[in-house]
Amino acid sequence: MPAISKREQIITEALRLFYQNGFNATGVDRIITEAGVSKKTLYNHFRSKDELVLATLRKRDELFRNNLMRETERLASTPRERLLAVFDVVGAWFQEKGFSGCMFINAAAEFSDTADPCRILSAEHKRLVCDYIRGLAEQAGAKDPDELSKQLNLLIEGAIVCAYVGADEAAAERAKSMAMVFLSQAFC
Amino acid sequence: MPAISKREQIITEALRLFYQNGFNATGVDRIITEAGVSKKTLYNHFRSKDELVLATLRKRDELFRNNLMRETERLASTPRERLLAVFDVVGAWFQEKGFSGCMFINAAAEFSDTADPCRILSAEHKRLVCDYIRGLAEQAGAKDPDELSKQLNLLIEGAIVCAYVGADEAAAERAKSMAMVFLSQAFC
DNA sequence: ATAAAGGTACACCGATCGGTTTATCTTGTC
DNA sequence: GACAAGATAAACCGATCGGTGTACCTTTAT
Repeated sequence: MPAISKREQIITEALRLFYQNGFNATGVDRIITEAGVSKKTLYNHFRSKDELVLATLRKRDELFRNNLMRETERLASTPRERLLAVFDVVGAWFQEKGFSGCMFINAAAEFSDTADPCRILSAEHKRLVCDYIRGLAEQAGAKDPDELSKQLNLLIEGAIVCAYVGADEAAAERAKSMAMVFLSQAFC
Repeated sequence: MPAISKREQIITEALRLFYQNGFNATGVDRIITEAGVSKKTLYNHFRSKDELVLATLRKRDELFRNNLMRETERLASTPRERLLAVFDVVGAWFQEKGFSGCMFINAAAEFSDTADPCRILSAEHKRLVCDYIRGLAEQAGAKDPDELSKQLNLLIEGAIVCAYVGADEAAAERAKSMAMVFLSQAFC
């Protein structure tokens, strides 16, 4: 049993390639070459490319939300401050070298069938991020934590699109200042 | 010369297919079959599939913004009311049968190279929509029309993602009520 | 020592990809 | 009636797609 399993190697490399170059544009031959495994090994761990795509999206969800929570809690100590710190975390994400937008928005763009497992997982990811924010809003004692979390979530999505498609460097900062308005609203 | 040129037939059908099923997932064979033209004819009008993709995006930008402006101006008569009516127009768009998100966000998801003509055109489209809103803000006499337009634009992008990826039916309505806050702010 | 598990390399499969070629047919215009 | 323009269907191209089969090689547990 190797230190990192073949399965993890494949997922890690597929994640990078799918995120950077898209799902349909990335062939399995490219994945096995860059992961340094044989095709047989890939199909030994995953029934099909579709299943591999799903596995990478699950991994991405895990990594993304863990990082979001860790960084948010590192940057601020009170729940209310953390509701704003979220925007600093996504702002730092936008500045990352390989930033290619939100992988789940990208997945929704490529998999047009609403019933596709990838689409269901993407919607689930968005729900989980929103859930985290709602948790912070509850801890902060917001009047309507559910509504506040949905408002802040909408601002985050907007910032992602403005930053990625519109190449707007100020998107995260703008979303943050917009969030302040709803934050002060939510605490009278 | 036919009533509708072959070129327009191809663009119309390609637009539908690219929007519904994605760019990489739609082959030229499918396009010519559904457009009812020969492959020779397609390549007589377009040098490559890439060029056809660009032509469909240009068409989409034209159709989308024309519809946005027409409907916005139909729904409200004063510039300030129109700044809000924009959200009703996008809300109606979300309800359309074939709604598949924003074609330019989808294009940005599939074409990862920032220098790709499709990416440049997508950024341009977003800029032009924002420009229209800024024009309304100027007419309405907003204090800072540029900032207001960027705020409202961010809300629109957020609503699109929440509606498409998150399947949030209330996204447009929420974005509209959020917009009201910044509108009242912009007029002291 | 050996057998099972899991790895590798590589040939191979039919289907589809974007794109070209050829040969034929229709359609105005002069 | 002749001719050029532009259309058609269909064969064809090499490359790549997702996925399988075969034969060999390591590792590890019994």
